[in-house]
Amino acid sequence: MATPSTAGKGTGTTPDGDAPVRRGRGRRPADEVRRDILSAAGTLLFDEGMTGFTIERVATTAGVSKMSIYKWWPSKGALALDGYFTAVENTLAFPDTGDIEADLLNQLRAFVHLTADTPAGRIVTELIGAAQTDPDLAAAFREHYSGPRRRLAVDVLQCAQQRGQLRADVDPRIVVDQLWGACYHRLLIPDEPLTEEFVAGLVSNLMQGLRP
Amino acid sequence: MATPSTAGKGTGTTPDGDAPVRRGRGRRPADEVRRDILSAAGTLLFDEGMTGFTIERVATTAGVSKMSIYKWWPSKGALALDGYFTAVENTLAFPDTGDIEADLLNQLRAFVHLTADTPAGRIVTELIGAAQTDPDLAAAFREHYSGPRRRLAVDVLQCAQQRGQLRADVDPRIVVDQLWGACYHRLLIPDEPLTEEFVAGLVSNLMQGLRP
Amino acid sequence: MATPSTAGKGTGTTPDGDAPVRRGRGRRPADEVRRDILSAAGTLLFDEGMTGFTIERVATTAGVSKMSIYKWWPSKGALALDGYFTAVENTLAFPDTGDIEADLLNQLRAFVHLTADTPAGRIVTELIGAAQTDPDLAAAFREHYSGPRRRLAVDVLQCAQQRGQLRADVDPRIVVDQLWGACYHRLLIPDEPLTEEFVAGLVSNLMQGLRP
Amino acid sequence: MATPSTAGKGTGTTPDGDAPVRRGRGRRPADEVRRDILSAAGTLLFDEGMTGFTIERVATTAGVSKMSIYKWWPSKGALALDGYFTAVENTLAFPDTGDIEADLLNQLRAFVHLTADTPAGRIVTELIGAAQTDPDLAAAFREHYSGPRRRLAVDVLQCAQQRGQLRADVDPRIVVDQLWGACYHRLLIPDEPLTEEFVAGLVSNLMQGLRP
DNA sequence: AAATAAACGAGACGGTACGTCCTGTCTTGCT
DNA sequence: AGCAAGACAGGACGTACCGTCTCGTTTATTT
Repeated sequence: MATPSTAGKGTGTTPDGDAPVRRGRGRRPADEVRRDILSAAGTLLFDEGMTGFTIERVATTAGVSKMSIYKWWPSKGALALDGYFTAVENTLAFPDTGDIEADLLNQLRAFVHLTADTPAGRIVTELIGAAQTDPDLAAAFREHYSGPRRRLAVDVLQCAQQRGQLRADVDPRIVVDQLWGACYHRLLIPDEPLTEEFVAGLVSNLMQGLRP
Repeated sequence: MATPSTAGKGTGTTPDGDAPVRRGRGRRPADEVRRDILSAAGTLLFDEGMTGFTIERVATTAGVSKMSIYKWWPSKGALALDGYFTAVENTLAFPDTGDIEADLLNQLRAFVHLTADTPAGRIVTELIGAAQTDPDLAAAFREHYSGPRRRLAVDVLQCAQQRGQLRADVDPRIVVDQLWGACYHRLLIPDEPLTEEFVAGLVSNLMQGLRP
Repeated sequence: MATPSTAGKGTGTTPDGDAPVRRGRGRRPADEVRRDILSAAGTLLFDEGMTGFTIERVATTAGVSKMSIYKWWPSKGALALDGYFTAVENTLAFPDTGDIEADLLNQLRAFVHLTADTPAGRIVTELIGAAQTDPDLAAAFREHYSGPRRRLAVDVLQCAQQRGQLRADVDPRIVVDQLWGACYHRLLIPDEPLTEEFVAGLVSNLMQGLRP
Repeated sequence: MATPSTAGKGTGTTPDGDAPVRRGRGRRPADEVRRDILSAAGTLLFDEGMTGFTIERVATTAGVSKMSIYKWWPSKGALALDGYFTAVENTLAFPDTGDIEADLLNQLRAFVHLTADTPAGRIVTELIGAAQTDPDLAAAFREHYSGPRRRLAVDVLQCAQQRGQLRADVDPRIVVDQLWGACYHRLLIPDEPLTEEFVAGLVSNLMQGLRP
């Protein structure tokens, strides 16, 4: 299952018949190797989190040399992030129905669901945690994870702004921090739980303001 | 400066005149040991961050056995947090002048200053980062750092609420996430900078709402 | 037998009864560790020669950390030499019967026997080989192997010289090279075999001279 | 084609101007490749000895693929030996003047000079050392180095024997071990130095015998 | 005051992972 | 067709910490 493609190639020596897999030690197609690494990285990450996530173990379970990993990833955090993207289906959609309040609520509720019902939430917090001391992971995270998501939300907010649903002098980038930033806050420093009521309150507070 | 106290004690095993410190190996007062450990931990934490922060190095620079550290701290994260508290003067004040908007702004501006002009901001993000995979640190952080701070802010908000400066149906705990959580978001995932304009926008957005 | 001492302590978790050996990870008596290392090194050396002799494998089979080996031995060659001494009974006797020619012949025949009928000969050549690029091994070899053996032979030759059995102007150190050095030559560069006839010829040539 | 200058001494710095060596990847004349390899091997061997002598480094400095090396040499030792022969002018002469004692002394003195004043001695000991665990090197060494040299010496000794200068029942092969073998002994296991006095003693001891 | 118990520094211990290097095999792309 | 270039799996290297444990010393407490 790990390497179905090798069957087609044949590895040269013997079609099979007896030897188990017996991969030769020479060069392999680069993206076959990448695929094996990322698959192993994703599995290991979701099975054990960042604690048990080790370049050595990824190499072993992927049937890959450590060198091949160090060639392509600058740090174990960067590899873990790529493994995360491989493991999860990375939809990244933010539908704009015209009702900004409903759209925000839907999107935030989906986020709550993701963190509550899947291991993805814990993994992401561990990745953010590791990024604090791993500049390569931090850069990759901003470029491939947080950046695009932030941009998507900002776009939707700007559309709503142009439709006149939001005050013109509001900076949408700040709004993003007051919605998703608040959620990440509760994920990373769980003094309080991240619930549907919470995100409903987030939107309510922001939309109508706090003043009586 | 880091550990001037050792001079006073001296322990005087050998008058020497040559050897550097050379303390005897026998039992020492418990809190003298604790003090040395915390002092070394704080210094090391601020000098090198969590990357170079190692129980082994703390023990060496403190002139202390590793065992003495393991006796009192469950993990290196927990030790680092205590070292942080030792190194910074932990004022933790939230004056309530009666003008909630001005008070929030002041407090948030102080936070911005702290992260911009002192190493404390980076240290805290690294502690939060380490807490994602260190349950002992996470617990200690919530109990001694984030919990008290959150409580203080919630209290001030509740007072304002009782004074009628905030809507009665607003949950102050959520407001905290929309102010400080937004700030931590920008610290931990620096897609956007944490500035005075940003915190001004936070308060403005929340107080008057986003609707036109 | 290997760890009788652990019984007294109890290892904490389980009194015994079930767990196999379950050595704790803490400090062990230094010479117990040394003994395990040397035993494993000797066995590995005689089983596989210098080719398969690896610090990693010695550590694994000895149940010892690599650090413990690096602490005490400066190079893998030096460890191999100590392993050799542990594995072989290091008699090192050179009886002086008064008949120098017979004594030399006996000693050289024993050497031939050693190299022909035991693996010791091959091991020694590999050690000498490794010593060419391992200064630590070279020093240890001279100090603990070749030096003492050379001294012993020189002493016997000097005694014979004082008894008048050898010319007075002969340097016994050179004679040693012309007997044992010749043997090592055939061991290390086996163009010709090392046999009893050979060592007989060595003694004969030297004692009566080549001139007709 | 880009570097026809390699014919001279070695690739060196390349006058080129910018790119380091950067030859095209296409096919090249086989013995041009061999020449580059041997030149690089010899240089590397004399610069760093067997310790730094690596197939990888030879390939890199020769601007040659590793494959081309593995095609022609069975082991790095065998390559090193060929590199040695390329680097040194391999005279291999043993003039027979009719005075066997003088001839032996001259030849041995030349050997002493070679080991004392040139790096060749050290290199040869390292090659002999490596040969202890490298059968391909051992075979090549016997065939191309020690064998011919031994044969040459044996021939000269046999001539002297036929002239009646040596006892008829002496085996010249053994004499070789008692002269050159003794020298290699002092090279490989330097308990005692290899000097002119030493080789004079070798010849003297052997020719006139040890008995008073 | 002497004997005992507790805690200490020092640091070795078994382990795990690190990041680098080299081996010998194998693929790709240029010439 | 044959090479350079170099990626590949494997495995050893020597280092750094981890958390555990032993050793001999020194202080505090009990007798």
